[in-house]
Amino acid sequence: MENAEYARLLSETADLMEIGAEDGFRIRSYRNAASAIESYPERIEDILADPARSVTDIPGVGKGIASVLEELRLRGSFDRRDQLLEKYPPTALEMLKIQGLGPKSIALIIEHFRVTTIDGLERLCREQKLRTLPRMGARIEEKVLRSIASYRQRAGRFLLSFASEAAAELKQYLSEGCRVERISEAGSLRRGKETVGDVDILVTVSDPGEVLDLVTRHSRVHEVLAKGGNKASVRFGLEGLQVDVRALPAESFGAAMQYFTGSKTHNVALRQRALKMGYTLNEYGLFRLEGGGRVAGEDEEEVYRALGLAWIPPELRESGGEIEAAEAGRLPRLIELADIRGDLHMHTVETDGRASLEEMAAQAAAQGLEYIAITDHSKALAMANGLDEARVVAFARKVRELNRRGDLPVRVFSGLECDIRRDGSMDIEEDALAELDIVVASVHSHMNLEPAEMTDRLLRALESKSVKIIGHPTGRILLHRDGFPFDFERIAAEAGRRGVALEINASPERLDLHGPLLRAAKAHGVRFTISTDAHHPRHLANMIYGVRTARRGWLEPGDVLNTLPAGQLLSAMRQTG
DNA sequence: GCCGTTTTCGGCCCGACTGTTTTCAGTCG
Ligand SMILES: Nc1nc2c(ncn2[C@H]2C[C@H](O)[C@@H](COP(=O)(O)OP(=O)(O)OP(=O)(O)O)O2)c(=O)[nH]1
Ligand SMILES: [Mg+2]
Ligand SMILES: [Mg+2]
Ligand SMILES: [Zn+2]
Repeated sequence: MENAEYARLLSETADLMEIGAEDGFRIRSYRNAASAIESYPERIEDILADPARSVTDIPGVGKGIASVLEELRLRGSFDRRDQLLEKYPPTALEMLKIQGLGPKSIALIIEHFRVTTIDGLERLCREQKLRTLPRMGARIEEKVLRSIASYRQRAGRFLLSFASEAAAELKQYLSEGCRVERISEAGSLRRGKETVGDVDILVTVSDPGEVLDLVTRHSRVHEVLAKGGNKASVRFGLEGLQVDVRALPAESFGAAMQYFTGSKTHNVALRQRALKMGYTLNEYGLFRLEGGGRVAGEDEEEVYRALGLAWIPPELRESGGEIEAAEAGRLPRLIELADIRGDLHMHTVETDGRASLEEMAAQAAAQGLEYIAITDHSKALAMANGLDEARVVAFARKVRELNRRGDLPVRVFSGLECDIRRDGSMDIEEDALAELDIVVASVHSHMNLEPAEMTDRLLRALESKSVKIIGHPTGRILLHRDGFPFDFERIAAEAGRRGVALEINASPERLDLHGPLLRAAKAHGVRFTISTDAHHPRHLANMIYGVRTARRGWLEPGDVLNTLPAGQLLSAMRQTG
C-alpha cells in the first residue's frame, strides 16, 4: 500500500467520524496525520517493516495512529473504520462532496430516510421530503439540487498554470472595473501549490459592495454560490472553477493576506502562537487579548514580526517547520526566477517537439537565458522518432559545429533524454552517450513495477557513467496518475553520492520532483536542475512553475545547477572521466 | 488523537454567509 492510500483511509475515516459526531479534536488529529503521511517522502510500508524505525517520528503521528497504520498494513483496514462502515456505507462519503451539505445534515438524512447515495438525495429534494427535517426548508432543497448538478460536472482540482491564468484575468477585470486599492491572489495559488482547489483573491477597497457586485456580474460567472458584505464565491468559466473573493479595508491588508494565503494548518499554528503570546490573530489584525489594542495588520511582514518571526515566504507555509525556522532566523534564501540562467531539458522537431533547435534558442535568448540543452528522445520512443546511436553522434557533432560558428543567440549544449529501459540499462550505448554534453535519463515505460524492482532499475540507471540528470523522477501526471512507487530515500542518497542531479520538471502537468521530495533529497546532498521539458518555444515560459515548486522544497540558488553560468555548468555536474 | 519556554494533562483558531431560527446551527473559508 502506498502513502496516498494510507492517507486516503485515514482521511475518509475522519469524514465518517464527523458524520458520527465524534470528538472534533480527534477528527482533526486523523486529518493532520493523513496530510503528514501524504506528503511524507518515505514509504510508510518500508518504515513499518523496519523494526529499528518508528512511524511516530512523523510529526502528527502518535501512538494511536501508529497502531492504526500497523493494522492497515496487516489487513487493509482497522477496527474503528470497520465499525463506522457498519453504520454508514462508503457512499455516504460521496454525499459530503455536495457543497452546503455537511456531516450533521448527512447524519440526519441517513437516520431519517436511510438514504446514503447522491441519487437518493436528489430524489428526496425533488419529492420535497428534505424539508420535513429540522432546520431544512425549500431553499435548501433547491441549493442541494444545484450542488448535485455541479458535482456531476466534475470540477475537482485544477493545475496551477490554469488557475494562474484565470486569476490574472480576474484581477485585471476587477482592477479595471472599479476602484480597488490593492489586489492579490491568495490561498494555494499564492503558495504555489501544484494543483489548486479554487482561486482565492483578496482586495482592499473602501466600498466592498462595489467589487463584490462586479465579480458576480462577470460574463463568465454562471453561478453565485454565496455573497455577503465581505466576500463572494462564484463558479467561473466552462470548467466550473470556484473563485473566492474577499474584500477588506486597507489597514487590514497584511493580516488579511496572512489569513487568506494559509495554509489552514499554518494559520492555526500561527494563531495558537499568538494566543500564547497574549494576542489574538484574525484577518483584521493582531490584537492584544487584554484591552483589544491593535498591534499589527497593515503589513504582512509586520504581523510575523510582532509574533517574533521573520516573514515567511508563502511557498513554505505548509506546517513543515517553517515557523520554527522563522523564529530561529534560519529560513532559506529561496531561489527566484531571476537566478535561472539556462534550461536543460527540451525537445525539437527531431523527435516530438514542434520547433527547430534555432527557434528554441531564439526564444530562450528572448527570455534572457544564457544557455539551453537540447534533449530529444531516444529510440525506445519510436512513436516520437527517437534518436538512435548514429543520430546521437551526428547531433553531438552538429552542436559542436554550431557553437563553434557562434551564430546562435545562446550557448547550446548537446543532450538527450535517454530512456531508462525496464532493467535499468540505457536505451543508447555508452560510447554514443559520451559524445554528448548532458544526458537526462528518464522512465517512460513499465511504470507499474514492484517498488523494489523500480528501485533497482533506478539504481542501475544511476550507475551509467554518462547520466547527469534523472528526468521527472517519479513519473507522476497531475490529476491523472500518481508517481510510480520506489524507495526514494535510497535513490536520493545514491544520486547525491554519485553527483547525479535530480530534475524538477517544470511542465505544469508534472512538477516532478515536488516539495516534500525535494527537501528529503536535499538532505542527502542532492543537487537539482529546473527544466521546462518544452516541446514548443512557448513552453519555455513554464520555468516559473518549476521555480515555484523548487521554493516549496526550500531550495536555494546553490542547490540548483542551472543557476550557474554556462562556463561552470558541466564541471559542476557528475564527472564522466 | 496529538503535543509540550505554561503543561505529560488539558488544552486544541477565528470569522463570514445562509437559512431558519426568534437567537443560532451548520457549513465553509
Ligand atoms: N484560520 C483559518 N483559515 C482558514 C481556514 N480554512 C481556510 N482558511 C484560509 C487559509 C486558506 O489557505 C485560505 C483559502 O481557503 P481554501 O479553502 O481555498 O484553501 P487553499 O487555497 O489553501 O487550498 P485549495 O487549493 O483551495 O484547496 O483560507 C480555517 O479553518 N481557519
Ligand atoms: Mg483555495
Ligand atoms: Mg477558497
Ligand atoms: Zn520525458
